[in-house]
Formats: sequence, structure tokens, C-alpha cells
Amino acid sequence: MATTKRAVTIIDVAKAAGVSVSTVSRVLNNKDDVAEATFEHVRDVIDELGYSSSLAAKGMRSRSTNVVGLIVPDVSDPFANKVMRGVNQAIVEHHYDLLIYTNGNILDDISAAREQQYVSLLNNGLTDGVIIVTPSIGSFSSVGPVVAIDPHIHHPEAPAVISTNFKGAVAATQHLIDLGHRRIGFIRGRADLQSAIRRQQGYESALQKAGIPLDPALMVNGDFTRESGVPAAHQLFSLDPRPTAIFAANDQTAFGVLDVCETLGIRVPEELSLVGFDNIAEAAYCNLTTVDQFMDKMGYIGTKMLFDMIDGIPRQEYIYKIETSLVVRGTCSAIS
Amino acid sequence: MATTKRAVTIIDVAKAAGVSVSTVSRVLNNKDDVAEATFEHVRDVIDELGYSSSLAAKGMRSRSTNVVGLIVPDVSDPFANKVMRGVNQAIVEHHYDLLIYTNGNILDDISAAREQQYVSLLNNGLTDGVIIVTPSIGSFSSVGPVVAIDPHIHHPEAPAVISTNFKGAVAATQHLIDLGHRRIGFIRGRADLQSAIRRQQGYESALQKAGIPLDPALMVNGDFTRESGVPAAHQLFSLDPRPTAIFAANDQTAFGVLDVCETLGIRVPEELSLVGFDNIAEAAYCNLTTVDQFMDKMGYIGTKMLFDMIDGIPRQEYIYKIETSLVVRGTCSAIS
DNA sequence: CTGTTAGCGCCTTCAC
DNA sequence: GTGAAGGCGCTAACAG
Repeated sequence: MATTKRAVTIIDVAKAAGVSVSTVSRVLNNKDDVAEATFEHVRDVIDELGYSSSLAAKGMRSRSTNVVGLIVPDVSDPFANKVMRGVNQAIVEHHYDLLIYTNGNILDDISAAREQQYVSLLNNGLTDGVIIVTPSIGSFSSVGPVVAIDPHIHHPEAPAVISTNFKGAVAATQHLIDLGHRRIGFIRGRADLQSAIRRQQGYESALQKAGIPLDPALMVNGDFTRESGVPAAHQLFSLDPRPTAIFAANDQTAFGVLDVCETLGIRVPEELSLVGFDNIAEAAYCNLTTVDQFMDKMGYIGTKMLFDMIDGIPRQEYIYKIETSLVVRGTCSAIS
Repeated sequence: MATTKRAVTIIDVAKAAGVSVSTVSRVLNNKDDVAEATFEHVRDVIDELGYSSSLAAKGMRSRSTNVVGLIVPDVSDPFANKVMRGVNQAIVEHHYDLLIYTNGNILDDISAAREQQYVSLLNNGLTDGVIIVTPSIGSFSSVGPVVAIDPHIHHPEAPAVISTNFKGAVAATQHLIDLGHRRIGFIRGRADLQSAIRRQQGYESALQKAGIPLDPALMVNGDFTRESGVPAAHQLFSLDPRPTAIFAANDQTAFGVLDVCETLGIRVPEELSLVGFDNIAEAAYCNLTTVDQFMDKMGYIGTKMLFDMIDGIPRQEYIYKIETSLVVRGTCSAIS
């Protein structure tokens, strides 16, 4: 790798080509008011010098960069990962490039100020618009458009894609109730996320509608990570009588429960029925019954919305709601 | 979302705080030559206005941004995805941020010029260094350091992380031979990638060492995608006699083979033994015997190397080789 | 068709 | 300790 001290700039190209800087700029941006010969010549020089314009400088001056930004808390997180795939697909279709920004740590509790900062960072010249995954604030001040995926707070005028967490949780719980379960444990998600709260409400609602009294002992804390599912499961299993079913606020937490079942020798679904939420890729392989909230689609739709906003196409609706859907697989059985 | 027309700039902050732009800049960069009171005051104003400095402008002027760049062909690609995780982990440990750039299409055959362009794009002010996944060229001209993960060409002086593709392929093929297989099919990877070529060489070498003659009919084309595994498998299965085993150049291709087995009713491993390469997440769930090349570790190590280079720490070795390792699972059986 | 000029927002000397 | 001026690489008017 030749770590050249200085990058070759538009000025270098202009000099080498014997034209002015603006001509080079015109060639760069495919303006059609350049003589054929000049155009070709400049192109050649650009290739020869291996020149590439700096996104930084370019974005600072002009308004359009043809790239969209995506802010995720953590690239490894399955939720964020699926959203990324959806976004990826959308940008390919629109011939945009994608810039993903992350500080890498989903538990690093990004403050609202920090989120706002990231949005500004990208939308201040680098990108034409940004998508932010699970932001804690619903509204951003930004030069370019912003679409939130599963935001904590729903601001009526803030474009967002959300899923029907409540309905999904009701469906999951109802499924367990239909199978005859009465003692159904619930492992919470991150308390600061709207989606987690709605899932708990769905759980409670389904129980109450079925006339099953709420038992606080059956509701334990978790934080959406696999690790948090472990102590939660232990806590639930130490109850007497043990719950016959568990609804975990997301798939990863459910996997934590599965880990505990393995070590404790509890058979699923014979001795314990289990439902997750999200339908991440691993869920299919592990045959986990769960609720699909189509995260990839959320990313895809969100990006489409963003493109409309970038193009100045007005939308009638700024909140796009995606219907969740129960995916019945092998981790639940009827009570004997 | 308040799509403010204009972003709040350092000038706005300066005015609001009643100080000069340079003072604000000093506060922003935590310089210690600012009076305590002024510092606090400016900080407050910054928070109040929700100001955040533009990465674009900042990077253009100063040399350090505290973010590393990662260039991947496609965010959805399992290989790239695993590398991303490794990089993600490394940047968390070093308190850096991460900027991932992608054009989203792995098959869009990125030209060398394009790769060089992406590298410049990021290293021209936005990032302190970049990691590029499976580049077709081995050497880049760039302001900042560049580390390649699994590059097509190994340039002796270009920092790169590679895995022992040849040895891994030998191990995989040998495993099949040890189980008694003689007619072993091979599905190639993308012909333009060094790793694919090395895997084929490993396959051929193992066969020859075992005294098994090479049969061109047993070697068919693929391109590392699951889709490409389908016609390849059909082609192999149409042979008479049919191969008793297949070594696919990567896991995704192997999944394509599995898809065909399902439709054709060919039982694995009873009627066909199958080995993949990469050990992507799905491989574990599908019980696929494969070769682990520790892609996450490649990303992690590569990022570590990059940090050393950013910090100006000299390395004795610029090519880091990661040993592959055969993972025996359930898709192979001894020939009866 | 092409060159000249004026900033975009920020950081870095250099004065005070 | 703080402010003023210059310039990073680029594009967008405006002239010619």
C-alpha cells in the first residue's frame, strides 16, 4: 500500500490536464456542457492519477451526495442486521450508496444528544438523508430527511416505520393460552424502548382478556440480550409451581432461556413452551415459535420513504405500520 | 422531524455564546487553554442549540477523526457480515466509531478503480484508516493506512489478513477421502478471487496425493452464491456414476446443493457427503461439515493492525495468516 | 464551451 | 486566554 502523504486533489488533475478546476468538476459531475475531447482527456488524467473526489469536500459544497446514511447502535445486533439488509436492498434498487455509522455498542446507552449528533454528522454534507434504528427520541433537527425505524417515541410528524408490537404480543400470548397454558412467564425487554413496553402490554392484555390474573412473580426483567435471558429463566424456573410457558420479549432472550433449559435438562416443548419475538435468522434454525415483525421489510420501507422525501414527493402518511405475524414452529405444545 | 433548512454551524454557536469561532473550536476539541467559565458556557450553548460539528468540514481540515472505515461489497453477504462483527468488536475496544461504506451489490463487479475510489473517499478526511473486504487489487494509494481482508492479490507490502485457503481445502478433501470417497465433486468459487483459486488447488492437491486422478467433469462452476450452487449440483448429479461426495467452495454454495438434494430426494449424508467452506452462522444450524476460516477474527485482527498503523506502531509482519480449521458435523458419512 | 471568483464549515497558525 | 485571517477540496454562479 502506498501511503502517499497527500491525496491527489482536483487541482492536481486540473494542472495535469491543463484545464481549470471547474472543468474538472464538470467532468466529475457529468455535466454535458463540456467538449467531447476535453471530457475524454480529463477522464484519462483522472484515471491515470487515480483521483477520486473527497466526499467531505463535495458534500460540504453541494447538496446531493447520492448516499444515504444508516445509524445503528451495533452492527452485530440481529435486529439491526436485518434492518441493514432491507436498507441494502433498497439502495441497490435506487442506485444509491450506503454509509452506515455505528459506535458499535448497543448497550452503550446512546443519549438523545448523541443520536442527534450522529444524525447531524451524516446529514451535514455526507448523506442525502438518514435512517436511524431504534432511536430514543422521535424527532430530529436535521438538514436532510430522517426516518426512524422502531423509535422509542412516536412523534406524529416524524417519519417512522413501526410494527404492531402490541398485537404481536397478544397473538403470541393468545397462542400459549389456546394451548391450555395458564402460568405463562414473561421476560421483559429494555425498559427504555417503546417496543418492549408494548410487548409487555400485549402480554398483560391477552392474559386479562382470558381471565387469567396477572402475577408479578411471572414477569421478570431482561434487556433483549441472550445473556439477560439466562438469569431471567433461572428466576422463572425457581418458582413453585414452575410456569409451563414463557413468552420472551425477543428471540435472543428466548435463546438464553433455551440455554438454561439445556443445562437444566428441561425439555422443550414437552416441559416448557416458549415463544420469542422478531423472527431473527437463527429462530428458523432452532425451530423457535416467534412473532415475525419483518425487520428487513422495515428497513426496506423506511428507505423507500426516505427516497420519497429526498425527491420531495409528499406522503400522506408519515408513520408506516407493519403488521406482525405469528410464526408457529416447534417450541410450543398443548398442556397435557 | 424538524427539517430545518440550515444546520446550526460553529458560527451560530459563537454568536450565541458571544465568543469567537476559534474559541468554540477549542472547546469542541477539548483544548486546555480555555478559561473554565468560557468553556462551560460554550458547552451549554452547544447543547442548547443541539450543535454538532460536521464530520465533512472537520475531516477536511484536521487529520484525525477517530473513526475507521470499512468497505464491503454487500452488507447482506454472510462473509462480509461476519467480518463486520469482528471489526465492530475491535472499534468498541478502541473507542473508535465505525463508518461502513457499501454500494450494496456484491455481484456488481466492483472494478479496481472503483475500489481505489472508495478507499480515497473514506480516507480523504472522513476516516483515519480503512479496512477493505475482498478487494480485487492488493495495493492502494491512500492518505491513511489500508488493511485488506482476504484480498485477491497478495502484495507483499500491502497489509492484509488472509486465511490458509489451500490448507483448509486440503483438509476438507482429505476428510472426504478418509471416509472412503473417490468420486468427489468440486464446485468452484468466483474465478476472480484468490481464495477461490486456492481452494480449488487444495482440492486438486489432496486428490493427487491420494492417487485419485483428476476428473474435469467433477469440477463445475459456481460463484460463491447459494443460487449458483443449484445448477452446479444438478450438473454434478447428472453424471454417471454420480459423485458420492461434494466439496463446495463455500457454505452458501453448499446450501444450494442442499436445496437440490431436498427437491431431488437425495439424502445427506447417506447418499451424498457434503463439505462447505467458511463456517457461516447458518452452517452450525444446518449441521454442515465445513472449514472455519474465522472471518470475524479476520476482521478483528485486521482492525487491530489498522490501529497500530494509525498510531504509527511498526509491524514486523504485514500479512497476517489465520489458520483454517475443519469443523466436522453431520453432512458426511463413510462410504459403505 | 471554459475560466474566475466566492464561499461551504471548520481548524490552525499567528497576533494581541 | 482569546480573536482574526487563511486555507482544506470542492461546486456554483458568473463572466467571457
